Parts: sequence; structure tokens; C-alpha cells
Amino acid sequence: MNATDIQSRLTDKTRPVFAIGVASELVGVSVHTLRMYETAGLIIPQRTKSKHRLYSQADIERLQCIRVMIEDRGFNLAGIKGLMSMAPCWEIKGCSEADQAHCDAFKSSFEPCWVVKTKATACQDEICNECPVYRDVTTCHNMKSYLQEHWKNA
Amino acid sequence: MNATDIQSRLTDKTRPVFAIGVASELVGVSVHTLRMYETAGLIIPQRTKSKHRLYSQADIERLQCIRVMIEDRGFNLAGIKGLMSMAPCWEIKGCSEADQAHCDAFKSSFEPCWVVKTKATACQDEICNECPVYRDVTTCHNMKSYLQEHWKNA
DNA sequence: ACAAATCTATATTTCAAAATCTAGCTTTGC
DNA sequence: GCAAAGCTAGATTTTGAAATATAGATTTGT
Repeated sequence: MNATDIQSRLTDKTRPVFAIGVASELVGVSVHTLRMYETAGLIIPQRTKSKHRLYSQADIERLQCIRVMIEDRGFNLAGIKGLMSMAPCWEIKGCSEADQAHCDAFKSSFEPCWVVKTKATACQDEICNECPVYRDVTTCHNMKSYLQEHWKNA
Repeated sequence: MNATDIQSRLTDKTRPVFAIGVASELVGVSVHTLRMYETAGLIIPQRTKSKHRLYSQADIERLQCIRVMIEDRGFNLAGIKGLMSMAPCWEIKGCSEADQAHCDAFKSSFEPCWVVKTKATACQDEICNECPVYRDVTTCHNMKSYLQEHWKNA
């Protein structure tokens, strides 16, 4: 591993480094609450081989956004999930019409794509944690601008 | 008034015809709950000269959608309002860049345009109840498709 | 080796949003 | 004219989502 590799590993916000206890302290909620957000479909931490959760810096920021939505804007978990479901994933991933036709995320606006079971081929083997659809949906920022950008570029 | 006019009045879903008590029975919630939804910024019934609320058939359907979001999808009022705020009103209304620059609805994604104070000139004298942005945002339907249509046509 | 941390699953508690109620006044419609 | 319905404003009650706690097994790291 050369110096550039080391630098990139140190600055990679998506690298899973924090155990749930550390993440809990960084975000200011209990470990159980973090597990709850996962069950609700708001966040997908990586897992070690033995199923222990690992959170990245990006995950921490995502969780902080979730807290803002709850505390400052009065959303409940269903509402945050609903807002996240607005991302036009099929445009971002460039799904064909055939792909769209049998993808639950395209057909309904009730669940984010990283939660649905039946997916387009483009997402079959996707690790959602690393997918731009999942990564860029940070509902505490200006979501309308986000949607605009992604529709315009589509 | 000729036959065509009569027909159009009878079938106009936006004509305000139901007092709050009737609306309350049609939707299946108390009159107070209807007033609460109004305070939350989810619906804007017309008013008589003496400030009595009047609901149209379209209003009833809007309210039924709100109930679906609450009962079936678990949203709270803040979440429904947040979802409604996703409509790209400036695209639908064709606002100029100057208009966008001093319109709160363009700048933030926290409130629907029909709730914000500082509006674009295109909306200064708008009766929001009759505006397509307000009318078409029925969050219980496929909101993603709605956004797609409106972005594509923009 | 073993204490601390994490895992899943379930039960219980908390608390604020949502709904209901109250009061005093105005409007509506028979 | 007057009873019924609507208005605003504010207090109170309810209720279920969110958070906390518990239990027993597994993994981690010193």
C-alpha cells in the first residue's frame, strides 16, 4: 500500500470503522435507537463477518440528518422513509424500461429502493451502502434541489 | 346560465359546497381535526364572506388521502407536509430566475409554496386552492410518478 | 480466559403529537 | 326569533410511536 492508498483510506467517508457503541456516542442516541432506524429502513450499516454493525463517517452524518428531521422538523420515521423514497433511482441508475417494469422501487413510492425485495437487474448485486441513490438522499438538506439536479441530469 | 354551464357547475370538483360539519362526516373525522389539518398547512378550504369554511369534492378527496397517509402509511402531519413540499412549483408555474431568487418556496424544501409568506410574482395574487401545484399534490398516490411527470414536462 | 460489547427478540415505559373538549361569540337557516 | 352550526383560542386527554429496558447467546479484544 503506497502513500496515496493510505491517504484515501484515511479520508474515505464510506469506510466502515465505528462499532455501534461508538456510533451511538457520536450521534447522541442509544445503540437500540440505531438498530431501530435500521429496522425502519433509514440506514444500512455494513456488517462484519459475525454480523456486528460497522458505521462509516457518511453513516454518522446520515444519522445526524435523521436526528435533525426528527427533532427540528417533527418528522416520524415513516415520514423520513417516505421522503427518502422520492429519489428517482431508475433515472440515476439508468434502468431500461424492462428493468423498470419488474422493479418495486419504480412501481411504488412507498419504499426506498434499498428496502424493496424485487429489484431491477442493475441493482441485483448492488451493495446499497455504496450506491449513489442511497448515499445522496440526505433528507435534512434541500431535498427539492436534490431532486431537481437528478431529474435535470437524467 | 345555459345547460352547459349548469352541467359544469354540477361536475366541478373544485366548487366549494360542503360546510365543515358535512365534510367531517364525509371524511370520518371531527370538525376539529379538519381545522387542525388546515393549521398544519395540509389543506386550504375556501371561506364564505363570514369566514365559514367550505370544502369542495376535491378537498374531500385530498382529506381522504391525508387519512390514508396517516392510517395506512404511518405518517404524521409534519411528514405529509414535507412530502407535499417536494413539488417543483417554480417549474410548474414557470418562474423566472429573478422570481425564484426571492421566493421562499424555491429556496427551501421545508414548506409547501401555499404556506410560505414571501412568494414569486407569479403567485402573489394566486388563489392556491385553484393552483395546479396545490391541487395535484395528493401524497397518497404515486408521488414519484407525479414528480417525474412534472420534471419531464418542465 | 474472561470482561466488555454486540447480537436478536420481546416487553415495558415515556412523552409529545393528535384528538377531544370547553368557553364565549357570530352566523346560518328554519 | 332562536336553535343549530361555525368561528377562534386555549386547556385537557388520549394513544401509539419512539425510546428504554430485559434476557440469553455470541463475539471481541486484552
